[in-house]
Amino acid sequence: MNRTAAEPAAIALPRKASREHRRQQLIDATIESLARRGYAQTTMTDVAVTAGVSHGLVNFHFDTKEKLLTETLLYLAEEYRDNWLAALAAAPADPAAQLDALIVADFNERICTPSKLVAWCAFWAEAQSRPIYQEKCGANDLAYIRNLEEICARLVAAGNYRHSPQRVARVLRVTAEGTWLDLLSMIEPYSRDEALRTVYACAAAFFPDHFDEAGLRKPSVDN
Amino acid sequence: MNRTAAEPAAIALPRKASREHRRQQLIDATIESLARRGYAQTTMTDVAVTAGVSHGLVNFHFDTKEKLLTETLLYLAEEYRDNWLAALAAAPADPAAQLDALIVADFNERICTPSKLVAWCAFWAEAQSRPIYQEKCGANDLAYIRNLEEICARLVAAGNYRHSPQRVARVLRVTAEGTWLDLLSMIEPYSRDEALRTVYACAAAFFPDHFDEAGLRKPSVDN
Amino acid sequence: MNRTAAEPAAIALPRKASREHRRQQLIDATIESLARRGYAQTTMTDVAVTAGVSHGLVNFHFDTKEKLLTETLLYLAEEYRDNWLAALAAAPADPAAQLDALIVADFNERICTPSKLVAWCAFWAEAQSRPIYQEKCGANDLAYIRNLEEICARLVAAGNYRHSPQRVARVLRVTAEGTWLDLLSMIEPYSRDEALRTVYACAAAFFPDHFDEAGLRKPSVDN
Amino acid sequence: MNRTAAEPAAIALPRKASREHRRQQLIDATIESLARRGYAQTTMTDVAVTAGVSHGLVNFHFDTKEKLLTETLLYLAEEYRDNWLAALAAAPADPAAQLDALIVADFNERICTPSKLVAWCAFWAEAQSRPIYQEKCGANDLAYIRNLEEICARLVAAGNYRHSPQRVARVLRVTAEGTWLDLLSMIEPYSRDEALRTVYACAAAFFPDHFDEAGLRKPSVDN
DNA sequence: GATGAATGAGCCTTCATTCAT
DNA sequence: GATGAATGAAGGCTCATTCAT
Repeated sequence: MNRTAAEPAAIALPRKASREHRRQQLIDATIESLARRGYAQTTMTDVAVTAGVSHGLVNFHFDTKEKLLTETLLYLAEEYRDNWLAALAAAPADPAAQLDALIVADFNERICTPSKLVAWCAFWAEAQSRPIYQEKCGANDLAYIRNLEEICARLVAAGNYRHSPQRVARVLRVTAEGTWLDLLSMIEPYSRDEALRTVYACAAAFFPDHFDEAGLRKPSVDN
Repeated sequence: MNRTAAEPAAIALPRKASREHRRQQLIDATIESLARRGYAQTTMTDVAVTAGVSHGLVNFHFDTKEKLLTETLLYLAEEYRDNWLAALAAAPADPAAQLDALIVADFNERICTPSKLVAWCAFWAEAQSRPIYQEKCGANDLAYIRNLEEICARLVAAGNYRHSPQRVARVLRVTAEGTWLDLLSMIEPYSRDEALRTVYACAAAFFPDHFDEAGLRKPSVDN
Repeated sequence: MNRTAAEPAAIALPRKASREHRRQQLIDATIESLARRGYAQTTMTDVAVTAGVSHGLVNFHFDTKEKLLTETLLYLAEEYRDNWLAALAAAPADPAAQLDALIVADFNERICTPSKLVAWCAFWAEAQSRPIYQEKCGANDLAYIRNLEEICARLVAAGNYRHSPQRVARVLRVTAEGTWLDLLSMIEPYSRDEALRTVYACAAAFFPDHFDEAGLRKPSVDN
Repeated sequence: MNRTAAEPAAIALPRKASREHRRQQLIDATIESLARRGYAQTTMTDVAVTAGVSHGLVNFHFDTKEKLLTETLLYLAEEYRDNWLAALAAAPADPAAQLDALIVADFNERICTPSKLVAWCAFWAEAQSRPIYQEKCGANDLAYIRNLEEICARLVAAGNYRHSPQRVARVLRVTAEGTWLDLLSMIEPYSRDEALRTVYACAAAFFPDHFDEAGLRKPSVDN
């Protein structure tokens, strides 16, 4: 097994940690398998082989396939939420910087990997995972939307723009989502950097005083 | 949809027409099943039952499940292309009207149905359908992008805007795509009309002289 | 029925003859399909395609697959019996000439074709065809054996050989059968002529006064 | 193959040994099913039921039906070869004894069972199994033929016979094969003993100094 | 904890058979 | 006579799940 970084400490890790490590390993393998073979073709054996363990072990840790998939979806959702929450927390308080932080967060190299994009798409497409997602993560998304709308409202107010904050927020959000989709359906996908500039172009169109295609305008005056 | 030639005779459909009719019926049932149960859970029996025929007949007309799904994807792609081509052809020649036509076409009531949106998403997510799609429909999408870029370039030139036409085109495109995705992942999806206004808001941000959130500005200056 | 002689008269043939012609055509196609794809893989559609007719027609003429296969087996059996009966009738009355006639008959170019050899073997191997064969053709085979034994008895008596006629008859018979099998399982099958010489070698071993490896000795003295 | 190390412990067969045991059990069941129902009617479920296991297990061990049948054919071929090789090795060096050993080996009670005869015939008849057999076992058969020819050549030389060794060898070989076929197509099949005497009769016809219908002559002159 | 043999439900597919035209 | 759409039983195969070791 060459998943090595954690290995040296392996001995000292009590059972509980080892258990979490195994679970994460299997969730990672699930994401990879979803990306490589699609939802329909992802089998327990696949996941086990990808993770380099015996196929019985997957059931030992997740009981059923459904639970494995649900846990994987929740992991992605949680990672996504933690990511933008941390980005917001780390950014300055002014709305432009906060919006910038949200945009950049979406194209973070830990979040925006080809495998994870495909995995997300697989879950969106699968009828049975939508209600689960809504139930467990609907609140997250709502919080995200409220945050974004609030930020947009402050920017609109600050800049004397005439847009509806809700609608601007939605345009920015779907632009990011649509760009994700674009990244995985293009024959020759562009870079994360180019993706980022695409969303910035949208932000710049709405808030030309605060953004241009390169991102947040440096001599940001207001707030 | 150009499956109309035989319609006048409607009552006495001969075998040949009946054959095409059956195939279309089965493709429709496939889209419905994809939407209702997802890609992974869509079975041949499902499709057959939805279409109200025996499962053997599906194989009689499509040989394998894979071919049925491929034909369904191609049908959606063809319908989509025919839709925007027709919209462009019917619109006045000025770029704003052409852009308006493209935007409206995407939220056409024949194209933008819940079932078809989910079906598209299912195909995007499915690893094995992507290469097929690229091979058979990549050219369509490229043509769409070229058209949109050309229209944006003319608008940018006409309005003394400073945007990069390629990037504006991409923002508009991914906004429409992202809105589609939004329509199917929201708990309480908004109306097609609201979706349309969202994309118009984006167009208005880039081309305020030609668009507002209600759509194409009536007292269109140029042309 | 030799499929070519009848063609010119085709028009004049009443329905009855046409019917027989079709049936024979389908039986021929069945033999070919058995040889090409094996018993297990021979389908009604196969037979129809081989015969160049629609697949519904096979059922029209033979009702069920089982009947088609049975009729094919009976056809082969009848053709085989007619062949050796005719050979015996055409041969001189002395036992050596009669034995010679039987041997030659087995490697007749109409009987001993690759397709028919495989078809025979397919029927032998198929559990369900054995009882049918026994019931309908057991008598033929018994008659063949009795004839052969009688001929051998006369040759043994005439030549002062000390063999058991029954056993000689069986050796000659299984040698011919084994040679058939050999013809179809060899990588590079030998010619019908070489096959014939093999059986003659066996006959010569038992009846050196009457046979050599080239066949019946010409200056045959006795009878 | 290291499946032997564990043998001493026989009672507590570890997993590895159990695996081989299962495979053999399933191959035996396949032979039985081929004999009972024929190639075309042999189903995976049949084999599983015969072996007393679930049908899923057959696929677990052999992946596909095709592989199961191929492995079965190879097993029969290997068993057949091992049988005559062992017989030759155990027999005295003189050619008559060697020929006797080969003949007896063919009617060995482990090789010449009704089930196995039918199974062989099923494979001969099946178009798709012939190339597989040729590829994997053609060399075995060639070795058998070469051995037999060599033995016949030595007998011919020793006894001043005038036969062609190749042809004698072939007659003896097809006589044995034909007798096998006879054993399974006769209404009232004769005993293995009577089958043996039939082949001895053939050997006696060619080599009267060494064989009679009872087998190898005891006062063997040469060697 | 971990493995892998074993089970059985369910799916895709084939194909004999029927039947309207 | 002939065609080909339509049916449905049955088979091969996959795979989630269980369980003895």
